[in-house]
Amino acid sequence: MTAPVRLKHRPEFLKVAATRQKSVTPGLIVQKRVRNGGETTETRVGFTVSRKVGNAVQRNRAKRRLREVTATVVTEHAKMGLDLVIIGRAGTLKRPYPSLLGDMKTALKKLDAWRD
RNA sequence: UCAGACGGUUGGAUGGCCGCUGGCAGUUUCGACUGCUGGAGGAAAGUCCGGGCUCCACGGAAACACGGUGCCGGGUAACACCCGGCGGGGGCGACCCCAGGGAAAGUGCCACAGAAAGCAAACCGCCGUUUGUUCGCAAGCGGUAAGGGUGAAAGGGUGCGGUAAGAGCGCACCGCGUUGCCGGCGACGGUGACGGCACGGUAAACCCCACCGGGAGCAAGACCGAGUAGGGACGAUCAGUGGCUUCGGGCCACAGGCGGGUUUUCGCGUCAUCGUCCGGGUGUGUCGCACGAGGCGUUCGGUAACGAACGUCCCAGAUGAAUGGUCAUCCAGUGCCACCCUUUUGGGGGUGGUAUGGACAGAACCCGGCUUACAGACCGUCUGGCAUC
Repeated sequence: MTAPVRLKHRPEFLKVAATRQKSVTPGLIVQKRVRNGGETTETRVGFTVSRKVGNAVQRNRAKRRLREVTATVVTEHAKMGLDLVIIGRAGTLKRPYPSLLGDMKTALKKLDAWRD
């Protein structure tokens, strides 16, 4: 289990959001964009946790939980060649960890990003 | 033992599984991998002061403007901070609080109420006198400021004497002012004499006085790279004076322009000047960047803040931003239920079960402070009350 390549720049995030393909679950929101590179390149992931979630401590904690969930689920079960943006919600902090894993799996399946 | 004051410490623990990042060592197919080791706070926060550091080429003096500070002495690199005092206010007390220079340099303001708000004045009164009188009193004139009333504040306060009634009119004490002496480095304190009291408040109103202060900030700034940076094009104006000269407008001097908020001056740097237009790396990496006014300990000096000497340690360094995620158990805490004990019986305590559940909060160049947030636990010193000996 290694962490996927990260999205780091604002234009990349905007491109993903522009596709309007997203899936909402109680613990998190996932946005998807199919990259022009094709099926062979690695899937990249970015995180967004806004100030609505809480102060700096709570935002960092939400981001860490999302990172952990992504490392286990996305690396194993996401299709290749995608850009994904994981958005934290207020529920990200309180939701039990197994449910959060389930949320991620559900979101990927809804977006047709799942592979076994 | 109860109530309280002040100061300090701490800010869940252990284990399993899986991770992130700095350093060192080794291996390497230069992608990385393995081992060892370090890895958030007392406020990392607010960004309110003071510095270091960096750039603006910018050093000294004076004046003005602007901003800040404001009892005294000390500490400090510095401060608006800290320590010790002084003065004033609060508390039985331990202690706590204070924007605490100048109101006889000048100007302004003092709402409402009140007769009157800064220069003395007199609404109801009080007293004397004249006139009238229905003998209750009324009006005029004069003397007062004790009493009433208004107000945040009404021209010293209390008491005695005094008087027609009163009044610093006289006296005593207190306050105030001037002044002498004594104590203290000083703020100031003590005490004596004189003055019958003049000088209301407000300077978080202008102002005056003393002292301090250039600006911007690590997105500072530097390096690398594809590519020159005092860049290029066009237009206008001006290319001054003197000297030297190898006759190239080359060199030197003077003048001039530009250069911290302004001016003057000394010094320094720089060089045609002005206007318009064009082009130029929102790039990643490296450095800055963590050995510092550094932490800890001992001794010495000091009431203390703090300082000195010696010893010892190396202690986060990310950049869409690491320092963790998850599970289990335990320890505090809290709610509910059951049982028991106690009696300040509306309370207090214990045992068991069950549920819940970790305060405020995340380094971003670095230090010294201030301010604000903070569940709970623990320690020390002191004060007042009760009980006991």
